[in-house]
Amino acid sequence: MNREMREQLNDAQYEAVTSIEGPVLVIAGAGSGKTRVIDFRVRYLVEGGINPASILLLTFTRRAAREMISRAAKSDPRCRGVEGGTFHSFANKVLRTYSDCFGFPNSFTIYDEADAEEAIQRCAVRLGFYAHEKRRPRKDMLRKILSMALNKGIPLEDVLERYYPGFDQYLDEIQTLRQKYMEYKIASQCLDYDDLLLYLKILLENGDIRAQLSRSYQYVMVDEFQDTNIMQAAIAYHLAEGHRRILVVGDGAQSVYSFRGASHMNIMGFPERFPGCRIIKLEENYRSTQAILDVGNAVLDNMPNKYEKCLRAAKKESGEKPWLIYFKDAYEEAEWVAGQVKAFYDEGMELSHQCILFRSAYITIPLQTELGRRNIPFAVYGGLKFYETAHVKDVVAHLKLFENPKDELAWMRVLLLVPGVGPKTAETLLGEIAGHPTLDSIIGNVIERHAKAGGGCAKRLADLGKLLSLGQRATSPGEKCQAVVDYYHPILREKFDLDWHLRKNDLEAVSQIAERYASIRDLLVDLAMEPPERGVKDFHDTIWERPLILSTIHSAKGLEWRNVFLIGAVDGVLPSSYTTHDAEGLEEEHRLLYVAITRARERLYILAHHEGRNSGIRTFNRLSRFVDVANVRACLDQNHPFSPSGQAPDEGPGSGFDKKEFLSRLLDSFK
DNA sequence: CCGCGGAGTGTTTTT
DNA sequence: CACTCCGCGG
Repeated sequence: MNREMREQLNDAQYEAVTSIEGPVLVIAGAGSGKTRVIDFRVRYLVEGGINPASILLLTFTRRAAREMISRAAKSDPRCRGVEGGTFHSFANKVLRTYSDCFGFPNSFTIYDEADAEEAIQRCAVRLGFYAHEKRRPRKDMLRKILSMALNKGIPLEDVLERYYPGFDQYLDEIQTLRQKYMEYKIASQCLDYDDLLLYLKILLENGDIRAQLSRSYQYVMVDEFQDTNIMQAAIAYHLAEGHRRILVVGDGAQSVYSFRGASHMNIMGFPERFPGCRIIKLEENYRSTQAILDVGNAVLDNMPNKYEKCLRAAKKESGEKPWLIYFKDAYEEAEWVAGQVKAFYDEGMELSHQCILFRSAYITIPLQTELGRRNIPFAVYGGLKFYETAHVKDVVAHLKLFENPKDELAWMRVLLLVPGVGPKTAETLLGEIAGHPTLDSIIGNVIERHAKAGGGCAKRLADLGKLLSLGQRATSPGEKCQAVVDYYHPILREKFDLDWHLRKNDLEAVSQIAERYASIRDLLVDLAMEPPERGVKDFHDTIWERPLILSTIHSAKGLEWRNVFLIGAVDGVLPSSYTTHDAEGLEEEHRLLYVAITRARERLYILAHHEGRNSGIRTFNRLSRFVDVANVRACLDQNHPFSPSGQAPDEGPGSGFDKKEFLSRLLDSFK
């Protein structure tokens, strides 16, 4: 390592960068230079003559992987060749190569959550699950149950007992459903998100394949290890089992994905799994001012589970005390935030150096309106994805058929869009479709045959046949996509008579995006696993370039900004009212607040609004219980000169009253 | 058998 | 308030 690099690392970081032979566990507190460690380590390996393609960097988002690889590539272009991405995208890649092993063609398609729910619903209905009583777990619940059992690696029985008491009477039926759903996906040649991990894990349990893959990936690194689940850990362990060249980085205090089966036990268990591993702690914080860290430390102190405190500011100035401000309602809050962001901008701070954080996307609606009104460009990270909107899914369903004509769900969606075709006709057609191996034979023998037979939907079915056969032959993904969008146009107008032109823009965007891809397959994979963020608004009439980021705390993981505004620091939002009934869930919300605080480099604002609205009913919010604690308050400046009209939230009728909590207490009282 | 309209229900975080 | 489910009319 050259001297210049060495000087940019402290001793612990240096050790993490250069320990390349054995297993390494890096405990990296917030802002402790973890990204730098990975960046430098990649460079160190590549400069030491290691083949970049034999380095595997598994991160939480592909954005994070890209970021680290491109940093490393800046000083050494060979680093571009490093293999990096999420567990899911890595699994996708491997499974396409090895698809023969599990009897799939490499053209399989991927279900998103809504697809999975739909498929589960279809299976459940076929099994007669809803035949007798209607009030039974719904599709979303069923999917969550199946997913949790897999991701936590526990039997269904335990999931029902622990998380869904009351549903345990359905254990046998849900077990049958799980089997049926698995078979359904095999027949459709589709994998859901969980399958990507599951199939890869099973593949790796085979000695030969494990040996091949771990020969390909000689150096394994896993970022955000506290947010991996049992399946992901198993995959990483399998890959590294032979050579033991694995480095994992994590911080238990930042574990916020247990709803997805993540377990910080992976960190605790690592030293047992790899005896003799080196444990390195990065304790110096290079990101935030001491004043901000004080708040973070206070929050950490209040958690029932004690994490090792590793927040020591390396910065010399202690910085401005973070503010705690109450507003009357969400509109006043939004107005103030927008004004404040603009004021900082006018003083020379770029919009992209400021960020608005929140627990859930829906609370940003007033702010989005306000930013729009002031012509401040912004991009929203998290919340409803572009890809999940009905019209985009409609178009994508057609594209899926080009790739995988066995995807029954895609057929269903496509057929139901044809005017005159309803559930019954669609089912009949599906039955016939299943007997044909290729898209051409389906078009010829099913679609066109039915179109010729006449009936109300004949013409539209013929149109569909034409689209599918011509679209299939279109050369580029862009052309294919455009063909679908054109075909879909009249349907769009009928289906969304109010706002079809708005949605049309989205579809044009999909076509544009499609042009950048080499194949429909690549496009579909990216749409499912790295969906483009919902369109950054078009603001050509402004002078601003890089937009202000509005992000969920979850999506902000690993990122930092000079100014951070945490909005909606209110009970019921953070912590979310869904979690307030169990200690585990509450603690995760607590860590979420910690993550939000530690994103800030220079200034932090914790904002709350007094009046809320919950499904039209006016509620009175109380300050987040995690902030409303003496030691946290002591670190905050509560006398803001802007003096908004909001009163202290612990006054007023009905403050601290949580409708949901009340109802759950009411229900509990019957037990 | 399709599709429309009314009633009712439930509202997080992500690959 | 948006989405889903159910029942009725064409």
